[in-house]
Amino acid sequence: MGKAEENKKIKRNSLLLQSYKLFTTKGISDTSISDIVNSAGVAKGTFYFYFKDKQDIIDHLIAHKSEHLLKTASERLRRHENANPHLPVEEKIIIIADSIISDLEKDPKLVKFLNRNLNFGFYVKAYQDENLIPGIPVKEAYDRIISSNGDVWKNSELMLYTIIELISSSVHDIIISGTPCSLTTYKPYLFDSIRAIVETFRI
Amino acid sequence: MGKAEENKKIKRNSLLLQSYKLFTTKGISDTSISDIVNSAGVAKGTFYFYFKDKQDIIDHLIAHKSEHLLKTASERLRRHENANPHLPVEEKIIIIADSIISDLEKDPKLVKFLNRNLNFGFYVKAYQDENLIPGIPVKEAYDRIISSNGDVWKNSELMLYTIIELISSSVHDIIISGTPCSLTTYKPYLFDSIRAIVETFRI
Amino acid sequence: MGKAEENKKIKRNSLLLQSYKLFTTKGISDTSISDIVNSAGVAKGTFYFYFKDKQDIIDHLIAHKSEHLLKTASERLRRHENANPHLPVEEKIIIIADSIISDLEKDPKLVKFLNRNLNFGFYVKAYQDENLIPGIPVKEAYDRIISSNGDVWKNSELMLYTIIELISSSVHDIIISGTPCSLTTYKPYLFDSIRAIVETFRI
Amino acid sequence: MGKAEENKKIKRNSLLLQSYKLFTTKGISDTSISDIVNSAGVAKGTFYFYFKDKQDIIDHLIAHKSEHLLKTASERLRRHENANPHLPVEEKIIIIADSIISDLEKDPKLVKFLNRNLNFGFYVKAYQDENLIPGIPVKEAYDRIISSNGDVWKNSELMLYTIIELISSSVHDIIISGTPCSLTTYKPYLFDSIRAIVETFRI
DNA sequence: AATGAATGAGTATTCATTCAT
DNA sequence: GATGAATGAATACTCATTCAT
Repeated sequence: MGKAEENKKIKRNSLLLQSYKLFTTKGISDTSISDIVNSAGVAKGTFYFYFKDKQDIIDHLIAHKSEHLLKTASERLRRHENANPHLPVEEKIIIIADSIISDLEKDPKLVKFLNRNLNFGFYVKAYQDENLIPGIPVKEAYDRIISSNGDVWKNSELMLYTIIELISSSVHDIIISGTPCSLTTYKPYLFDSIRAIVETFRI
Repeated sequence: MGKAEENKKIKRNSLLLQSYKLFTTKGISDTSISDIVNSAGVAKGTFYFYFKDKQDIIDHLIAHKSEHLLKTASERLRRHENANPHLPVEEKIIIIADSIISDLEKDPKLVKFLNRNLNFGFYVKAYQDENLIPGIPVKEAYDRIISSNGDVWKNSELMLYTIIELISSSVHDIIISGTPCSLTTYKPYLFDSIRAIVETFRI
Repeated sequence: MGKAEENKKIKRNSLLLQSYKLFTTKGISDTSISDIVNSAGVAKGTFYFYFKDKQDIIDHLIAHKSEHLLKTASERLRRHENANPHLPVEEKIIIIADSIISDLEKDPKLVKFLNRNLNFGFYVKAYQDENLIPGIPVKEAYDRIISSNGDVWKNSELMLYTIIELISSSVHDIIISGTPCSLTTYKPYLFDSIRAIVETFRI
Repeated sequence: MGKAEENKKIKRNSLLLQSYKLFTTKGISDTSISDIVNSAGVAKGTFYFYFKDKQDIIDHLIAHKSEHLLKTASERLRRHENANPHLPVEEKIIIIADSIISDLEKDPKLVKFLNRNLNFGFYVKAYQDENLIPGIPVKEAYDRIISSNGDVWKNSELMLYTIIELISSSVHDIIISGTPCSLTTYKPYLFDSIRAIVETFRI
């Protein structure tokens, strides 16, 4: 990488880092492009050289943050699978969910930022577009999980949809509002519900 | 009602009606107070005479629209109960869900407007505050439904939370994005999931 | 006084009382006519029946408050004169100044309200117009004081002007800002300055 | 200075000049930011690029105008001191006062604009903050003047306070209202009063 | 004498975006 | 690649005043 190209990376990364800081502390709509370039120490025009507009930098941040969550979850699942080669599908799903939920619980600012963006729609994009989250073949991973034990499903896509919608919605509201109970209290009920949902989709 | 008071109602209703039209066609943030008063044919100050600010008129619209959905659902449940006095709890819940979902399906603009406002948080407010939705004693209704057949529950509040979060999130995304399938296709899976969730909460 | 006329007085007095409360707590420009009529418990139109506009009610309040300050000062001077029939002119002036300053010191809100209105311009109006402050013949009182001991003056009007401007300006700033010292500390210097000024005007 | 930087100065100066013109003809509160940018021939946003808000441009104008008054007064005093090395303190003070008063008399609009801002509070700020009025070390100048002849004072700060309050208040009212006499008529009395005040503070 | 609904002109301020340098 | 001065449309909200009842 040449020195110029390196410098370019530095400015871009500074914009990403500072905008994330501002979005999570002041809120997205209360953060202006001016705020971002001031924090990043670059000129206004520079922002528009690297990103189309505010939504563009937001999309990049979402992809980047989600990638991290999924990679961690994926690694944790692999470790569980190594220790226990015959995990039922529902337990694998719960391991992934638990990984993501635990990471989010430690970082409420990230929850607030991802807001409602971390829903099924996002996974569909990731599912279809292998380049959205580089290095994470979401489709293959999911297909591998649900067919690992020779199970057959009524509608595996709608099963995933149902589970993701339930998790994303309930966990988001609990972390953001703190009601109707703590995440620790809710988790057993949530995981039991997931197991029950998986069961209804099994043929 | 005197002529003045009648006139007053007319202006207020005109503001509510026109703002709803604009919110659902142009979007909330793309609708300015100026747009609203122009459509309603009143002066700017008049808006602020009847409503505190933009959020205030939005809140009134949400409450009004939700009230209608719940009233209709409540009536439909009553008719079912009359025809079949021994309905299981899960079927009662599904009747209510089905009523609301069907109404929303006919009115995607309403879904878009209610956005994520029609979630558990809203029902909690309605649950606690009898005056939020006048004439709908949400708490009593829910308590009556879940205890109607002598059932006992692990945690009835978290059961309601889980069901509402699942329904609101999945139905919202399907109606808004049309993916991953139609509401008609999804309903059976959704209702089976609800039945399974209720079962996990039964002692 | 008939019952109707009594009622009229009540509303008017309520407007005066509440507007003074609001002016001194929220500040004049931050107090709207709406605030006043809400506090007074009357309709907006009623305000405009009793007062021309905001400035009109402010003028009435200034006159009323000043009248009280001057009446008290006048009575105190009379008591001193009774006890000591041969008071020099400068001491009489200082007695009046001290009375007003002491009253103002106890009521900083009044100082803030009177702001810069309690200056020479106001006394000139009172001096010329016997009806501005009913019952206080300012001109006669001043003429009586300065000629009481057979003194003759270079220019008695400019003497009064100089003294009033010095007192009103310095006392206002000290009470409002608390700088450069307390009123107690400043008084001896102020009174010595007044004595010195009077001396320069004596022929 | 580059062309861009020059252009920048031009816009800023245009805003300062035009806002001063408008403030002194229409009054401060009757001059809107729109008025200012229209007169200056720049866009609205440009105003907020150079100044924080209306008060900010007012503060800049006050500092700028005061600086000019003080610089002129300072130069005149120096000339007098050169001609007469043993001027008494009171005469030095009167020379400064006379300089400022004469300048203000020629420019009643400036008096109206400076309003009550040119009082002791302002000089205290300038006294403490050497950067408020660049190039005018107010504190040093005053200290030099009052100690030049080996005089000792009861309280030199309160002496300055008393004199400034008297001058600013009386001169302001005469220039603005024209009463109770002309400035020419008043000056001898004012200067005699100042001399008398200085005398009372001398130990 | 009193009401209070209705007015609408008016104001400060923000901010994404551009483009000449 | 980078700058940052300049833009100007857009917006929410206020409030003194009126007048039909």
